[in-house]
Amino acid sequence: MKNLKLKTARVEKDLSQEELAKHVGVSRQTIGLIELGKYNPSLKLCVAICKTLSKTLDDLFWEE
Amino acid sequence: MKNLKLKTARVEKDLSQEELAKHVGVSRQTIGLIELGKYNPSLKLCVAICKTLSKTLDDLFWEE
DNA sequence: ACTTTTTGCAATATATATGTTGCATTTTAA
DNA sequence: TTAAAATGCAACATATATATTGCAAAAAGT
Repeated sequence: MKNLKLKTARVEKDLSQEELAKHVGVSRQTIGLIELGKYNPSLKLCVAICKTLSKTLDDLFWEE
Repeated sequence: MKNLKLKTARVEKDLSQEELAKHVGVSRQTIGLIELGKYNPSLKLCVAICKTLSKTLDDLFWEE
């Protein structure tokens, strides 16, 4: 399933996938695939994304 | 760094590393290494552990 | 309309999470 | 204080997250 919460938080910060990717030290494709729900990212990467977007794990990666 | 919150939550539920591992479908070693802070687990595994232990991602995997 | 930026997709390569087995050590229980 | 259970550790094998490149399509800006 797509991660719409992540995409929304990224757009709220006015960042492109590529900019977010650079901030957290991964490739643009990795961010794109996480937003599309086609990847199972590592905890470290999730935390890095959260900190860049000023969110917590529950905010962006917890379902239900 | 060790994940003491995870270990504490597991012991609170009276589960051994092996029992938790079976519940979430990984090996005992994987659970042990996560508790020791020597692994960077996948988001899916983190969520499975949280649900088994009745916790959220922020409860067990968010620092500071 | 046209240009630029952003995003999706596919193929191949690499790093690392995870599995498996076996054994040593510590902890728990009798 | 001894046996059993739980945990740590190490080596090797496998699956998959992630990188890289290039191109196509869509979105945004002018």
